[in-house]
Amino acid sequence: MKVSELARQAGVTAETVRHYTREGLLRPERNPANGYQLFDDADLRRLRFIQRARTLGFGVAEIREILEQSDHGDSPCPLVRDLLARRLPEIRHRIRELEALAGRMEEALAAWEDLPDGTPDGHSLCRLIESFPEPLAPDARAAEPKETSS
Amino acid sequence: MKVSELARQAGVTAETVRHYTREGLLRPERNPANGYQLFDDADLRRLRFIQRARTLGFGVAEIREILEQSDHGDSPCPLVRDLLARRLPEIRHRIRELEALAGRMEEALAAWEDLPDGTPDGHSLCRLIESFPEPLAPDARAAEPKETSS
DNA sequence: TAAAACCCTTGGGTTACACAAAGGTCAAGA
DNA sequence: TCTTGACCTTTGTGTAACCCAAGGGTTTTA
Repeated sequence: MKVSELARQAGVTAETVRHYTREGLLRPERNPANGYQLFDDADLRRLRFIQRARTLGFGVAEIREILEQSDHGDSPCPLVRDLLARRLPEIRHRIRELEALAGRMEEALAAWEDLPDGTPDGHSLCRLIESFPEPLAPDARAAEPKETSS
Repeated sequence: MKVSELARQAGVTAETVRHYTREGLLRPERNPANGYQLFDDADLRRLRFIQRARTLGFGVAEIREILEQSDHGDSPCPLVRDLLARRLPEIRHRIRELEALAGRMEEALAAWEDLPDGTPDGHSLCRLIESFPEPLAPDARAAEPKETSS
């Protein structure tokens, strides 16, 4: 099958398929007559594996590693497990960040909801943002603020 | 103050400050003698606002809009509220995605944990990944699979 | 047979910075 | 005074995972 057909069956765009091919995750044959890429069912399964690995949080480079090791006859499992174990805490951390973010957003929206739209002092309202906790500055607050040093 | 000093007080890198400046979020004066950028306390407050807005999920382009409107004397609040309201569901969605991701990762790790490292058929173990639910393909499954058309 | 539909490659755009290079400037010590 | 070393400047490149447009062949279909 050709690019678009493979893409359709996997539910991705043809561009994505070409991208994976460029990145070496897929190695289609070529029709020598016209240079078209020719994929088979093994490629479709491979592409579906790639999709699942992507939803598991693997990057393209990592997936290439996994596939190469697998193609090479070695079991990629220890590699996969390591990657998984290393990525998981990062994901958990990212989730907490986003939850905090969503919380702050809701906080802000709730504060505004009580007020009419074009409230008198709109300017002061946006101080709400300014009143949010400062993103912790690793070492900035360590030194005493020597402000107005212009 | 100069770039590094401002950066230090806000807890970001000098590169970040230059980046914001390039993007028009900060407009420092210039020392005509040597071309150095000169920031004052207003810039520091502005930078801190930018940081908070970033933690609220705003992009640099959006913050520029907000600041420009504000500089222009208009209240950016309706804009801010709209942006917030539009972004929030996306964040929530992203959180759900990541939680599902983390869940799948833990599932996989747990399945492996019960097994010694270099288990007999490592290859079949990685079928775990293959057994994960297919990422839903928008319209792919709509048409009947016309496989083996190589 | 001609248009529609697909294929190819190349190159640029996206986000929010990080980093390196090449060169000017400045404070301080020898 | 000269020389470090620290800091400043701009410009250009890289990152991740694609998307999109252009320019130009090919295949399919009416």
